[in-house]
Amino acid sequence: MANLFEVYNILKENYGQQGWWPVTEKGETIPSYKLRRLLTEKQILEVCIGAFLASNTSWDPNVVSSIINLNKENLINLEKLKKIDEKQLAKLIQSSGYYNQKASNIKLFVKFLHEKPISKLIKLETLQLREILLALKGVGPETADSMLLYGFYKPSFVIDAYTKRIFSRLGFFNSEIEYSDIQEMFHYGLSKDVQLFNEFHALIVEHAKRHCKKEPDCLGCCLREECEYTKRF
DNA sequence: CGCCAGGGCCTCA
DNA sequence: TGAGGCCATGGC
Repeated sequence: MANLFEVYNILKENYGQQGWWPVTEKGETIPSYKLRRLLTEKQILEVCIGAFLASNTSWDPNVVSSIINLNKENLINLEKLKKIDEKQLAKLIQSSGYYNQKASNIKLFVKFLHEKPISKLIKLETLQLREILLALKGVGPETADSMLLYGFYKPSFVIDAYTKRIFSRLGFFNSEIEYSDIQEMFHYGLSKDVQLFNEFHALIVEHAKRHCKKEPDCLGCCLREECEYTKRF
């Protein structure tokens, strides 16, 4: 069986650079690898809001449409988010689903940022910041890690249903494994490199969508040779 | 029409 | 701590 880095290289060879996280500025999306600097506070805020919106929801078009709505109203802004009525916010993010919960969670998040501004949060150690984010309503491990990695540029590997599916099929672990155990495996198996974590997770999502679906489409899968699951076919 | 998507919270045992 | 119900949209 291949090791993690070999899997990464195979995926990268096949799908190319992904350039997550899309940060929309005036309706455009900017691949983060082109920025070559830390995100601005506004961009970090947008990534965090996107992380709330993305939970159990299709990024495209559900979340994208919501973020465009927010940008149109110049709502990626703490003061404006603080002022906007929760019901109004819910309407703007309706396309993301669970909009009442998400609007409430985002409002609480904005309130939280008023006490602990992004400029201070970004200076914290990864694990310390992770604990703080996890204490927020609506922020579970995946959402926290998405914010850490794609917003704050902290090396915290994002584990999602796709990661669990792909790597259990490859034979790295069985599908009952916990989030923290999977993450530990990635943290020990790879160098703690933000750009590597960023690309790897994005490649995992791409691969899951193209081939490693719930009902796997193994024809043309670049990991066919490495995969235990494929052998059943 | 049912299933799925870049989950997480709450409740109950 | 684990299972189950709930939140809700849009694409296929």
